[in-house]
Amino acid sequence: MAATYREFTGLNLPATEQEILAKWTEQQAFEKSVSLREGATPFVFYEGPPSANGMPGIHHVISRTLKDLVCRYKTMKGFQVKRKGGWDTHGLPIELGVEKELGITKEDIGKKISIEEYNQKCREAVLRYKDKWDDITRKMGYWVDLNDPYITFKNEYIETLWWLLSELYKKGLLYESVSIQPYSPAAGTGLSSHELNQPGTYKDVKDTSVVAMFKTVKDEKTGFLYNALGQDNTSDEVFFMAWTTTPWTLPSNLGLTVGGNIDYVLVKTFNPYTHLPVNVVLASALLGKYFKPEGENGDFGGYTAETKLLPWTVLTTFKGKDIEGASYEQLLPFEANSFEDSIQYSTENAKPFRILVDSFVTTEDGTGIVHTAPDFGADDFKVGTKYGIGYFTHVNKYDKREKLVLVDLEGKFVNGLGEFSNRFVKNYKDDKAYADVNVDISVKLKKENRAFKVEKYEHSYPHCWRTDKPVLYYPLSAWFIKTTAIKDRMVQLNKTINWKPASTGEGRFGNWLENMVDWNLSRSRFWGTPLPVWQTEDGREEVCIGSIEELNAGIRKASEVLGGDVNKNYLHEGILDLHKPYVDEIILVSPSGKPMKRVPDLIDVWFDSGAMPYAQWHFPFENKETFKQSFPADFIAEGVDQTRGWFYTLHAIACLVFDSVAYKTVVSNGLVLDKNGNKMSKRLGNVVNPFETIEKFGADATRWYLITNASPWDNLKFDLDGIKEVQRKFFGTLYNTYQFFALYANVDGFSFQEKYIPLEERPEIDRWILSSLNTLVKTVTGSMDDYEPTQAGRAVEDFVDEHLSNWYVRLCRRRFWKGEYSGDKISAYQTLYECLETVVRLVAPISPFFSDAVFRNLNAITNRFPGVESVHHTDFPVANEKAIDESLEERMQLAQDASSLILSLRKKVNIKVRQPLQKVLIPALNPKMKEQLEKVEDLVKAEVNVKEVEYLNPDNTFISKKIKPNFVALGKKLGPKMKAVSTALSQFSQEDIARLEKEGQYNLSIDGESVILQITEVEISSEDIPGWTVANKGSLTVALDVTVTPQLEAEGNAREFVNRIQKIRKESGFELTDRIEVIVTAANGMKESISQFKEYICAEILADKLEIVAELSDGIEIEVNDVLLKAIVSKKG
RNA sequence: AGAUCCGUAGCUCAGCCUGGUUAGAGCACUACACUGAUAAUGUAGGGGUCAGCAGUUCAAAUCUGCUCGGGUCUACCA
Repeated sequence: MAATYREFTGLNLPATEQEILAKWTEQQAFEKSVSLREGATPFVFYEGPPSANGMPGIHHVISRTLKDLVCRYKTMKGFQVKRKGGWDTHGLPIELGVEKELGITKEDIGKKISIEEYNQKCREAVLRYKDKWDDITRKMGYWVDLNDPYITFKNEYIETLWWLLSELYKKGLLYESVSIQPYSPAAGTGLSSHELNQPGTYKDVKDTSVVAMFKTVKDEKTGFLYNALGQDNTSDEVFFMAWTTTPWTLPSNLGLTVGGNIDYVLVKTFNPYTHLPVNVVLASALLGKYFKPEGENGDFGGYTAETKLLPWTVLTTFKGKDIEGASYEQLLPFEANSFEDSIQYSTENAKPFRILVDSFVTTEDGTGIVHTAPDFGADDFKVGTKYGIGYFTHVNKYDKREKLVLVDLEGKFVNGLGEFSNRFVKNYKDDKAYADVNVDISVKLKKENRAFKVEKYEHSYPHCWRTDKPVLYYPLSAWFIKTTAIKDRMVQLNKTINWKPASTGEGRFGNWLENMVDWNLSRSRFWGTPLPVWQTEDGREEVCIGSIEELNAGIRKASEVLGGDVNKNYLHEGILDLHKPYVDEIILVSPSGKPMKRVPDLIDVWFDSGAMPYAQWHFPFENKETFKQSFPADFIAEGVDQTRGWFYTLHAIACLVFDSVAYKTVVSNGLVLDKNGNKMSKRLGNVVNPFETIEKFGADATRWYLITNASPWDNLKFDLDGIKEVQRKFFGTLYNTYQFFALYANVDGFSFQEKYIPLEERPEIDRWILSSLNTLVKTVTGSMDDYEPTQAGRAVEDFVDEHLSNWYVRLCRRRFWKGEYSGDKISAYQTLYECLETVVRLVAPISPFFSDAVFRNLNAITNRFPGVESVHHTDFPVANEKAIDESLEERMQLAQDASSLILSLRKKVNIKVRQPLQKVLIPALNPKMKEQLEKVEDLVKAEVNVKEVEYLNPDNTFISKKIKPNFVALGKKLGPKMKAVSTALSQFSQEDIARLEKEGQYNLSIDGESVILQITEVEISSEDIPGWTVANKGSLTVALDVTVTPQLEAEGNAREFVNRIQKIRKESGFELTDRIEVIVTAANGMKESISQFKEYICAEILADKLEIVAELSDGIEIEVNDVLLKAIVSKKG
């Protein structure tokens, strides 16, 4: 006999995977999958670089499965898919990790440890877990090229970043400006949001809060307020009331912000402190906070200092937008914040002291009017910038380091603020004698009739996690990329990107683009890409370096021009490492001959990763051609949390520098949650270890589970039981189907040597499964092309389980072990083989191991793919349209439904399937249906063990029918009359239905109007057959003749007997082909049954002798339909 | 605070785009059956205010609005 198909010894996915992995390594399967496509159209994929300073988690497995399956699929579709790996190696997480490890803080860097040493530690830390990552990459079957990855800390990589930055600089898109950042005066440093999110930084504190009164200026905008004051008003002053918990910011006030659609009121009343008559403006929703209802329209004339109840009356109501642009007087004018000397000096054309409108205003607290100091609040800064009310921050073009913020970096007021000058705004020095300047400001306002309410207010406020002192939001200088300049273009290009799911692109990403702000690149850390900008001391001259060569030229030039020791360590070889501290030692020279130093900033690590399309190839310094062919990407995929991270930075840089998208399709996968829907975190201890999972259940089962359980973009509740189910149900079934095939193919020596039997010569069921298979290929291809792997996987699951295993194989079993090796049997083998071979190619992208194992086993014998080592080197199956026969698939569905119904009827009357029954009755509603049923009649009969099928013609009066409206058709036609018609139809008699069927239409009278019903507008189905047991599903009805005649009973006995003997054969461990001899005692009716069907029985059990005797002293006791027998079964020969 | 996704059986998910009258499947549970591949499978059973409210419509799980609950991102140094 020829070589045999390898049979598995059990379904052990992890073991199979080990074996396949070894083969892949040995045969360089991945490399070949790429090289075999040399010259083919490239499919460009970008690998988002992971940071290898942490352990890989299960959430990495899902996005990498997604990436891998798309790349494998595209390879099989004939593209060449190169996958260059990469590592993200800069950034705060790495630095914090190192700090923790060394037990130091940011301040210690440069003091306790040199920057050089520190960065060396970071460099060592970044690839700490690279081995683990390589390991998981291998074990999960992720094909990516890790031999030549891009690494973001490499000089070549950084050089490309510099080039990009210099391109931006040349276009005027890189600029220095001021932004409001959390700042700790006590520690003298800015804080990252990460630091601000440390536990315990937000504390409840009691601060002095004040409702300040800003006196309006009478002009066009405010005129209507003054007009509303009334004749009897004893005051002609109108005040805007604004509330703050940080009175120290009041001297810096430059605007008041209101909500455009919020209702405001002008209220006539008295100042509760000075008892002077005043008119104040606040949000109407907040009246209750300051005025008692009893005081409304109270006694104004009788009000004195002693009156407790404040009288008040609303003079007019208006919207916030009605006072947009209104002016008011500066609240606390001093020398240092005077308009002429300070504000205008700080900001050209500033227009301060106006009413602004913005959506962040609410009426939950305060007055509905927000005191706006652009220096000390991000929202304030934003709205202030929008309206151009100016800043105190002074960035002088020619002396940019001079700042004129009213509070200095130590947290104290500057000079020129009268009695508040040089006082700390909070007690930063732990001064025991500290007098709260906020209280003093409030007192001053009270005295000046400029405060309406002063009270202690408890709220949550961020504190510096190192000093425990409150944080200030403070303007600090930073470098920005002017992304807003090309916002429209970015929005426009985004519309050409295929987002999966689309909502992320339109919604989350689209909105993000709409509300884009300039990209703050600056980071004041140590381990990262340095900003390549050098400036002269006075800031008047600066240069942005775009390459190492340019820098080295600058180094030499500076040395020549400036002389002395300048750059002496870099003259010989140039710069060797583009990191701190080396770059900071470089002095360049300006055109006017002045020394220039590098600005201290590093850049956002997201720029590193967003620049990978260029930097991974060291473009434009090398690989120009390679770059051209691999930009933009056809496909990228990462977690949805990257939407505003990597997806954004890729898009931004591509738009800015190349006016192009960076990727054509992007799939954003959701999060992996634990089985209870909680985010996995080390703290909760619910993290799933991917190594253990893969070792235990196998990568294939894990991958299959991750992909088919939910759409990749939905969050996934990860549950190990789900993987077990996948293993058992999908892989178990596929495995069994293969084992079944191998078992018999080995017996018969089938190796696909015979010529391919044309479809038309194959039996109905073969043509059906092949039609189904080709439909499946179409479905899967469509889903995969649409980046819907979940649907692809589910479709295959359904096919393997319902069609292939539980219908085709089950119904065809006999064909494989009965009869000669010819004709029908070969057809069966060829059919099943084709199904298996096609299915493993379909699932190869998702479950690359098991599919390859089965493929290799099959191809080893048949060599249908000559010389092909792996399923991953084959082409993806292409549907054969000619094999698809919809009508065939439809009638097989009919057969399955009919069988299911008949089995259900058998169950109802408790007649087991081995007991043959005589007849089923099926009403055929139309000739087409009858024709369809007739073609599958034999299958149904065999499946449910019934001898004949009888059809009832539509015009019989035997069965009763039911009628219901075809809602889709009738709804459109009738509209509101639908209900009445529906009721009328439900009252139809059998005669009415018959008349409608006969005449094809029916005249109904609804509310006096006549409605003509067409036959096509109703659905008629059979309901019942009097005297028969019936069941129905949809339009299919079956009735079963449940009479068991003696003849049928005898046959049932015989079948039951066969079953018992087969069990004995199996238990005795006989081979499938062993011939046997049987001696049996049979009493009562059993003797007749057995002798009558002796021939049938012998054929079934492969017996050469079946002897019935009266007595047996030994033998196995068997029970056939409640009759006890004894039997001796012996192997012949 | 804003944006976005999600909410259907005890659990995991279909169905929603394109509205149609008994809302499905698998898992789990129970009983019976089938099996000369099966770790399967079939049949039957229990299990649902389709998160809630309002609207549009003859008709809403499906379309619209609001509310609630959960997740994520952003809110100026990942």
